[in-house]
Amino acid sequence: MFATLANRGPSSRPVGNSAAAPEPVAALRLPENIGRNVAVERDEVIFWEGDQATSYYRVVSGAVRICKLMADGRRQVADFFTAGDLVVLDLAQLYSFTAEAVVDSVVREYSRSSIMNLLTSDQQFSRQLLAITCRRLMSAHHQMVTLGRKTAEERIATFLSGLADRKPKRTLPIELPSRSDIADYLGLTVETVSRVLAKLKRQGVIELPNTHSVTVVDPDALDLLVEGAA
Amino acid sequence: MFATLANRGPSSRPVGNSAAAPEPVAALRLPENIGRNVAVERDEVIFWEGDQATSYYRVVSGAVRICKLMADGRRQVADFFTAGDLVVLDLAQLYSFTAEAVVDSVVREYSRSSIMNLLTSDQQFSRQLLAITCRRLMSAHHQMVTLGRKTAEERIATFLSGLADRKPKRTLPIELPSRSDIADYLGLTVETVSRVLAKLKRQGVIELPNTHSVTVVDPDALDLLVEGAA
DNA sequence: CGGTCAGTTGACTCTATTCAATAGAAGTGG
DNA sequence: CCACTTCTATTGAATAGAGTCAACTGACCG
Repeated sequence: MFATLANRGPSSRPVGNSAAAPEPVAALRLPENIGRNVAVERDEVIFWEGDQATSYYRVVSGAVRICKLMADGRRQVADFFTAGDLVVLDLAQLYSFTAEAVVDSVVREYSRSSIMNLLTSDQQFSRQLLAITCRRLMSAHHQMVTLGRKTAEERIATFLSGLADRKPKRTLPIELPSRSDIADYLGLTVETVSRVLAKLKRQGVIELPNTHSVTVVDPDALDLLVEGAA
Repeated sequence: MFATLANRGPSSRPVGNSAAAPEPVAALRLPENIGRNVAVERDEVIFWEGDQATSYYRVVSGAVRICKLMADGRRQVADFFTAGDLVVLDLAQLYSFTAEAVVDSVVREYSRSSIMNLLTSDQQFSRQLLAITCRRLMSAHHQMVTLGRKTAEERIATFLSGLADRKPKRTLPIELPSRSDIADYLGLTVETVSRVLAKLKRQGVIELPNTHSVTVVDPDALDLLVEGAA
């Protein structure tokens, strides 16, 4: 009646780490003639969870965080977006999260309808958007491991390692968001973030030239901590 | 130089809960003539994280979980799929997670190329897949709040409440996966899951006719626990 | 009926949180 | 440019919530 799964052996099965296959996604192409640039200040809300999703946004410069709030104020930062990223993760009628500027930023605002039109008229765009959304979903799954199964030290190491990967060289200085953004992204408190960073510094894994930047002194040591080298 | 954000007041700003806007997504339509059915036993692996992504699967009957493993065996269940769901969350060359049957199930296997062909030839399919992927991403963000910011009791309540929502009536009996699947989905241990379920039972919120089913006796009480009514 | 596996319960431990005090940055205005 | 305020980050001590380890119970299966 039914076939059985061909036992093509799990040839490799590289458990762990694997932030994601490298495969870089081409930058999303959008027509130049639509949208308008909007300047937003640090911590300014771009849109609120639950509001009508009338516009979508692309980060031109700076950075944007998306977050969810609980009734009593607990906050979870779901993702960060930087220059080039399109904040369309959800095509529903209402925004499913709040978007805020991490630093003074410029975003390009597109009407919902212009994006929807592109989606039907431009195959290229539509495929790219799917690829990008899949990519975001993969990284969301990755983040679930961090939130659900990692210790504080492993979370911080994972976070720093991920930021370092975006640099051409892993030991280049990294810009950090505020301690509370880091904490709310990693499911920790600011105190714990502070303590773990201090510890990593003491161990000679990182340096903290100032509170908003890190340099990874020992990338190999950092990578060991990502999955726990207690 | 730049426009400012129109201060269309955050009219509502319904903080918290909001699993997701209701907006039901139409079931994904796929041609009948492609793919082949495959029977898989409970706990059988359908594909491994890291293997070449040669096929995609749709759940015909039963249930499938996708999970990620850490090197030392820690496991995070990222999502569950049930009848009708397509397990294509990621169009990369390699699977980014392991898929396993939760119970004896039937899945329909599609070659990667047949899905890719549909993606270019069938606008309808491609839009639907985007919508579904966005939906999954929304629920991933929702899960991040659970994993990053909720207590054990809140996690269990959130989980049960979500399952109850899928039923036509919230007090209908619910099928549960194993304690360890629940634990690995919620970032807890089996012991904690067991203890919290026992507590909810003692409080008269739920009943446990047997280990693999729950009935929600008091849905309102359960909903209060979702965001913490300590 | 015995054996295995899943789930439950208890006692203890430990990690991260909480609360509190201090130190340091950054911004404001004279 | 410096005093003053405010906000952010750090550090310490005590606490609590979930984890660990271990023993026990009950289902299921040959």
